[in-house]
This record gives sequence, C-alpha cells and structure tokens, in this order.
Amino acid sequence: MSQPINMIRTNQELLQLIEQLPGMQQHTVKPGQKLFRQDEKARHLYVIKQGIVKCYITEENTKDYILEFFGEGEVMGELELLTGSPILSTVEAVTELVVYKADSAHFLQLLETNATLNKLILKELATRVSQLAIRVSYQQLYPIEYTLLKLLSLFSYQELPLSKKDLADYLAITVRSLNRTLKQLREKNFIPGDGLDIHLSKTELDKLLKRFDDE
Amino acid sequence: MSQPINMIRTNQELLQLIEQLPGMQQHTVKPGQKLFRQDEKARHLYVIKQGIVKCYITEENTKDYILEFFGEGEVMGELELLTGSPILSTVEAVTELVVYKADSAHFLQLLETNATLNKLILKELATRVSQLAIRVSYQQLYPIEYTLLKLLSLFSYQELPLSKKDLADYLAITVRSLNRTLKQLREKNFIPGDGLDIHLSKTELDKLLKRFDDE
DNA sequence: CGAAACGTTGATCGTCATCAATGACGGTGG
DNA sequence: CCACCGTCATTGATGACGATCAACGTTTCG
Repeated sequence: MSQPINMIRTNQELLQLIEQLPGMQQHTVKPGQKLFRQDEKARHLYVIKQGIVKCYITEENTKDYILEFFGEGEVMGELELLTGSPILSTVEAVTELVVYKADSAHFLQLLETNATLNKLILKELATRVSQLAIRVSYQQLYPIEYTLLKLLSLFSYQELPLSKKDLADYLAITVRSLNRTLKQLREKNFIPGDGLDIHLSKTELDKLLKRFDDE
Repeated sequence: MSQPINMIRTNQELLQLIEQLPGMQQHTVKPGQKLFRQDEKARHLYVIKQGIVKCYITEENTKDYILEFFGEGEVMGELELLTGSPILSTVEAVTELVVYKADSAHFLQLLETNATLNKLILKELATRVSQLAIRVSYQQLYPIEYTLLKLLSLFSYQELPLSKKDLADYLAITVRSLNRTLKQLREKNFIPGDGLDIHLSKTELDKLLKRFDDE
C-alpha cells in the first residue's frame, strides 16, 4: 500500500519556521520567470511563501520531465548547496509567486546552528526521495491510462492552475497523447464529458486498480 | 550535462565515520536474504561494510522496480526513520554481506550530536534525490535501447555480480525484452557478440547520443 | 568402474501476433 | 490563432509458444 501522494507538495512546518527567522528577504516572481536554470551554479536558496512552481529537467532531445510541483513552504536550491553539483532542474513560477530568499552561506550556517531547521530539512529530503521513488515506480510499471487515472484521483482538477502541457510533462508524454488518454477515460465513463474531475469513488478506483493488476 | 552516475552507489566517507563509532554491531547476511521488507515498520538502520544490496519496490501487479544498488558505506532505513512512514522498498542482499546495525533511537541521537554524521547524511539524501531524478528523467524520455546503452557504458559488466533479472528490473522491463534489446545492440556492433562490455569510446557514445536527440 | 547415453532444467532466441504510444496531417470550432 | 480531435500509419515494447542449447546429474551398459 502506498501512502497518498499530493501532486503539489507543501511544507507548512518549514514555512512557519522560516517566517520566524530574522533577515529573510522577500521577492515576488511573475509566472513564467525562472528561479533556477538547469546546469548553472546555485547561489541562493528559496522558500515559497505563496504560489506554485514547477521543477523540470530538460533532456538533450529537448523533452522536459517535470520532477515536482512545489507549493507553500517548499525549499529550492538546497540539493545543489549540499552536493555542490550544478543545478539539477530548472525551477519556474507557474503562478504569481512570493518567495523568501536566503544566501547559501547563511543557510549552511543555519543548518548547523538551528536544530529544528536541520531536522525539517532532513525530513523534507527523505520525503522527496520516497515520493519520487513511489511515483516513478508507478509510471514505469503501469500503462499511461492507469497512471493518469491515479493522478486525477488525487485532486480536483478545476482548482489546479496547471496547464495541460504541465500535466503532460509530468507524465512524460505529449499533450496530444494526454488528450487521447483523457478521451479513453471519458469513453469508459471514468471522468465526465466536460471537466477532468474523477467520477469514481475510492472503492471503485481500487476495483479498477485490481483489474489492471490481474491482467 | 548530467554528472556521471554509478550504477552501484557507495559512500566511503560515511563508512569511515561509522567504523569509528563505538558500539556498532556487525552482522553477516547471505545473498537473497532481506534486510527490509516493503510496507513493514523499520526498526533498525544498516550501513554496508561489504557487499551489495538491491532496493526494489514491488507493485500490486507483482512487477518489481529496482530503485538502487548499494555498496560500501551506503545507509538503509534512514528514510523511514526520518519520515515515520512504512518501509519504502524491500532491501535484499545480492552478494554475501557485512553490515553495521544500529538502533533507530541511537541513530536519531547521533544525528543530533554528531555534526559530521549529520552533514554526511544530508549530503547523502541530496545525492539520492539528484541521482534518482536524473535516472528517471532518462528512462522516461528515451527509448529502452538508448537507456540500456547508456547503462552499459557505465561499467564493465563482467565484474558485476548482477543477474540479468536484476538488470531488467532496474530498467523496468522483462528479461526477454532485455535480451531482445541486447541483440539489437549487438547487431549494430555496439557491443561484442559474447560479453556485454561496450564497444564504444566516449566520443562515439556521445555521437550516438546526438543521433537519438536529433530524431 | 568409467564412459557413453539419457533426461531434466533453465536460459536464450526465432517467430508471429498484439498492444501501447507516438507522429503527422488535416479539419473543426471557439 | 490556438486548442482539440479524427484518422491513418508507424514505431516501440510486450506476450505467447515453441525450438535450441548448454549444464548437470543420473542411468545404463561395456
């Protein structure tokens, strides 16, 4: 049994802690602007106060793979700070964004002196490994139709500010393929003709899941 | 440009540190035995002194996805300890194994008191997120043939104690499909008729990579 | 007793059929 | 103009089934 995955991850505990720290600068960022660019060197660290970003890896064949959607309280830039590697993924604002910005050195120091922060970061990293692992195992071992269904079951699409392109990149498929798969789900009456919200109860979903498993 | 990925990950720094700690019990484990079972509760923490393990998630359709191969100095069980979740992946000895075993509470305490250990664990987790992300982006956005070629280029297969089943599970395909893909590579003279070691220089490999990208 | 013959088992491959997913291209409707 | 879809063709990857082959132990016969 896998634990529930939220498509847009948040970390309220971390946000609260950050807001209490002195000397954190705030910045606003417009949708489409980039906080980090893949392969460059990270110089700062950001924590989201408000809004949503997407983190994606661009392969040399120009295809994008969205690693994560981050919301309130999520931190960015800490991976590179800890490993010393170039930036793993481009980070781009999806909505209007308010972020706290910290100096790398400052953050490193905080990690050593602030035990609460330290613990929260450890937990955050552990969570990321787990969630990513659960997700990719899914994506690799089930057909797209199933993965999409599972994904839709996690949220009410109407409230999501994500474009179909984003959804498609998250699934590592094209928008065309996403639409095709949505149509298949519609034909099977798993989702309604208009919206994208799922038509199934938890138990029905589980039943479907079993069906996939048996084949 | 992605940094090099080693198929079997190690962490010598961590191993050295662990070996200096007092009161670490040593255990030996036979190939095939399991250190952790998915979905159970983690009670201990292990660090590999010698040998190789595989960590894999088993989906409800009984397919396995190998997350990692761990060698010397890699730690297991810390994710669950930090997040409080059930065990993410089954961990099974591939070769004869010697591990250090630590109590969860003991480790948590060490994390708070031993700054060096703390930093190494932070770095380790950050590395895992990065490596996993790089790998899955690859697997999702390129065809199997290419992913396999890339994988073979990372090591000299003869020395690897991995079975074809393991290799296949790592790629999320069946052994049959793995053999088929190997055959294709052989027909194109990328690997020799007998072994599995790659026939290409770094530059040739890069050229191939470009070819895939252009299509 | 030893060597040839036999059967068992597991790994691999050829082949055919099928499914999953994509690409291309043009049409439709806001 | 852009988002979406119908259609056709193609590629990617898998499943099924049977044939082959090597490894290994066991039987059988000289």
